[in-house]
Amino acid sequence: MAQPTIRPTGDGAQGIVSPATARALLAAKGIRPTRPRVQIGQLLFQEGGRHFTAEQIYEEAAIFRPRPVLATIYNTLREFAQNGLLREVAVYGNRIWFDTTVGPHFHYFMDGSDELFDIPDNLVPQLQIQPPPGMRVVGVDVVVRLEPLPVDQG
Amino acid sequence: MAQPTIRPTGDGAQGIVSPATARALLAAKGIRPTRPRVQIGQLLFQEGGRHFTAEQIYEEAAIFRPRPVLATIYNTLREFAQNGLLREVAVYGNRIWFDTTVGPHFHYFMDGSDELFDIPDNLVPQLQIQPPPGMRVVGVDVVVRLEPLPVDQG
DNA sequence: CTGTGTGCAAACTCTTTGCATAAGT
DNA sequence: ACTTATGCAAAGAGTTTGCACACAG
Repeated sequence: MAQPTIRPTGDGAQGIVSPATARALLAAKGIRPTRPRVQIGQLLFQEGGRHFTAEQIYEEAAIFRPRPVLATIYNTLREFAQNGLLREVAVYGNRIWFDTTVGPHFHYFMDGSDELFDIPDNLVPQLQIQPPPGMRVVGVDVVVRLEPLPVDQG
Repeated sequence: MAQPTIRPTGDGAQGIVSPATARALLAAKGIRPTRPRVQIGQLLFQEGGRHFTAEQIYEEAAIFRPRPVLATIYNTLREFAQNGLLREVAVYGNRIWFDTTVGPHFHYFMDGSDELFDIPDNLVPQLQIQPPPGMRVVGVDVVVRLEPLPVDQG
């Protein structure tokens, strides 16, 4: 009995988006469609959204002939985030996670296996948190840290 | 007109707790009260709770005669967290933040100035998020990222 | 005494940066 | 052409680890 709604986002590079699609997204933000940016965009902007680190994208970028260097992946992801194409997610540990879904939603984080995925919207309430005076809310991150239950012990 | 409830936790090393108090907390968790652990405990377990990184504690530990080394601070904080004396907080960037308040509560994080502080409980709803099947919830982190509002512009 | 923790230094991981070359408009 | 981005390599921040000595029980 598979659970249908546990992982609503398609994680992993199941399919690659066309260069044209990636270019269109960059154009919409006024970002120059250079080769590495288009390639990275092809990997990122898949149906349903993705969660990833720079290293993961670097691995996946191996499918491209001249493959972008890791430093370029970092720079590109940072730039995409600044332009609202990505969202940086606050997680534990010392790695930067990104998410192509920029709208408000929450995350599960699997402690041991380093996996990040969306919490289905119907499981979480609307959070409306007011900032202290003189401040504005840049973003809200909700991370639910998970651990597998022990399987034995009938 | 100062806002009374913005920063409910006392952050910063206003006062140091007695060695005896620190020892008692360690004893309650069955942790050997070695010199560095007691010293670090004296810095951490102040009234109202604290938020900090390893580096911050290292700086404050300069008040002790033989001051614990940074590596020991890291090891100790990690051990304290494993024993439930501290809680690790999920924030952006690549530093590990700790919090002496281990119960459920949420955080503001000031983007530019690297400050982490509690959101007053009355500002946030109770979050009751159910885990996917086969998983258990280890912890829930809510981080509201803040930015100062521009001050000019009458 | 015996085992565990600490100090020190080095290693490691992740991320950023500087600079010459290459590519985009 | 002119500007901006990329590749490469090196540096930088934060954290962890290995090992000999020191300390707690």
